[in-house]
Amino acid sequence: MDWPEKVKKMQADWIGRSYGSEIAFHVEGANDTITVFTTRADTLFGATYMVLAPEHPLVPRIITPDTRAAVEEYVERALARSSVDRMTLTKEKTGAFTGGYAINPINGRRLPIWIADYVLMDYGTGAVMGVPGHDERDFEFATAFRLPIPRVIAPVEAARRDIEKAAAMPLDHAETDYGVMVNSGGFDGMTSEEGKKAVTEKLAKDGMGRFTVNYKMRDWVFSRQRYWGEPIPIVHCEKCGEVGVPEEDLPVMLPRVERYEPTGTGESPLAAISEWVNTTCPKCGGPAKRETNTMPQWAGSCWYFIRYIDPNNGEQLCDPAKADAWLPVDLYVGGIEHAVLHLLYSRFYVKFLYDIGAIGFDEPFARLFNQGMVYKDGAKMSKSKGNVVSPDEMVERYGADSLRLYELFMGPPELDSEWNDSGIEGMYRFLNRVWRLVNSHADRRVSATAAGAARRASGQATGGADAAAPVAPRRATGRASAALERERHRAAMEVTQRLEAFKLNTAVSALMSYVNALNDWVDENGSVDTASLETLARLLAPFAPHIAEELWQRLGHDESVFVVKWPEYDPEKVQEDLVTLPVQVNGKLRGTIQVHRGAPEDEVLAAAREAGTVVRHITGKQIVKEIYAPGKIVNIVVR
RNA sequence: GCCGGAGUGGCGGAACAGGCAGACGCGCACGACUCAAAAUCGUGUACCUUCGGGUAUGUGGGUUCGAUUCCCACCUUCGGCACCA
Repeated sequence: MDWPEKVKKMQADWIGRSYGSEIAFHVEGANDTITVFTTRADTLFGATYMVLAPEHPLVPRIITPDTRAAVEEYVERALARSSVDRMTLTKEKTGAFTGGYAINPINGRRLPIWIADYVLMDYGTGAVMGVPGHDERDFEFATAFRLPIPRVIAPVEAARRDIEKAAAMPLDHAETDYGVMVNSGGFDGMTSEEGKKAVTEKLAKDGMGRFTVNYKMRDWVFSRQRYWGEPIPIVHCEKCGEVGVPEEDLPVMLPRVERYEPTGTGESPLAAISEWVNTTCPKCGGPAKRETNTMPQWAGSCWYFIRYIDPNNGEQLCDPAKADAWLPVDLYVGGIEHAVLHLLYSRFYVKFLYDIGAIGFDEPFARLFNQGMVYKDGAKMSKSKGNVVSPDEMVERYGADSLRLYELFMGPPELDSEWNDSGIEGMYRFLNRVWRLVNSHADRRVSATAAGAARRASGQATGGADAAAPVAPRRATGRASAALERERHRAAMEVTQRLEAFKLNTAVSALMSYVNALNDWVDENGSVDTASLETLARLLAPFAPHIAEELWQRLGHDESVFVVKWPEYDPEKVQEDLVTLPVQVNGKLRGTIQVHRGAPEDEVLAAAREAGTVVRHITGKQIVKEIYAPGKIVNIVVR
């Protein structure tokens, strides 16, 4: 997938796959077991306590009469704090002792069971083993509540020198790096990697542990209480409960209604449409009600593009032949804000559809391009900040082409940029220049070699003010029109390359340079050939479609500029015979020389020694080295 | 704290693969046209200078004949994630 690394990483983090072990701890004096997830089974000997999330289901069964009040108060307070508060409030560790104990399955040690809100119910098992010596959070917790902090991992180097001494080294912070196991019974001397495996395997033999994989993915409510969304195909039957709508009755369609309004009861507007809601149970045929919640917007945004290529197919999702021709999407341009929701879930949908054989590809978008955001006054545009630029006003004043061109010209598309009102003025002026240039030469049917000669034939011009363009009577020579042809090839080359490289701002500047060159040409020669103008219209078309189409017609074409071929270019024709080379002395510019392409090195160097103020800077000095980078530069090193 | 992007004139930005820093545009100044203005067109526009030149791409080093570009360390700033065991 040709996607930005950043997006791939954000998705990987969002999924949060984590390889580790599940370890079971018996609760002392009960039949209960607390299971924890850990990526560091090698630190199991260092566990000095257990922590459950406040909402963990075992909490009420573990508390003892004398801890009940304190624990219940803590749970209440923790649950009252919303998840938002939990993040913004200080990370100071809080907790309460339940009064219960668990047994460490590897060494039989008694571990006090605490509850604390730094353990999250919806990740892993909602319970952790506290290993303060080798986990920062556990270290903070153990420090706050004066729990023991033993060392069970020693740094590799220290262990190699003297493992006894390394095992006895005190800990003043959590050492989270991998190392060598110490104070761990028969496992001493193993590396962390070996230990994770060995400890888990030992536990597995006793039925107390296993390898497992955990994900950060969480549940996400898929339903919305509104009319506008795909109905969820479930029927609620009094007798049978929730029953899926049979496949032959799919899809469930929204009812056509004049209006839909909130019910005021907190239910979806669909709940008030009785002829739709009331149905029969597909299983028992008795009275039943349809599910009235609908799907969120992103349910459809995940796969709509598959349907777009074959929207009227009544038999299947889409015709496989059409899918082969069109999909997956070649290029997807969108904002980074969709990195983990829309773009990730779209991938899930497509992988599912691939797995059930509905489509033949398993990634939706081959290439992803994230465009930046446009800021105004240093902030995202928003109504509440009052810094919104209305596109309608801009279109009204300058036209859609000017607005579009300015948005492209503002800066590299992948970066954020700052809106500047006067910037669009420049684009408007540019388009006006293009308009005048083409219109004052459009109906002259001038060929490149006869540009000057044909000028006189242009008696009747396009009408209006444009007709009065000043024309200097001079003849264009054959050599000069070769220069014009070069400009044309250069423009086609630069616009094409920059367009393909997505450097749209520089593609626009290449267009401007081309127009400047054509205007200069007109100033000197009085006219310009039709091919040059046609190239301009075609190159301009993707950037300023309206004006380009109009100009194309004025250049005498009946078909649209969008159906004609994109201008081709010959890189050879862009090359100039005479190139200007900078000449440096000790890396400092001292002059320039004009040389023929492919001139022999000694000739170039000889010319270089004469150029500009080079002479002054090399006389009386010893030339140590002369560097000639053909087509680029000459550098004379003196001492 | 971790991860990622960005620092270049008054402003937005350009510079292919290490080769004339500032393309293109905005702004500004002056000029042409005009009774005047607008529009348009032209010229100029990094900084300092004893007019020889010198200094400049966030800062400090390094590599190189030559660095905006490559390497090391740092500063600023904008995003994203944030107790994930």
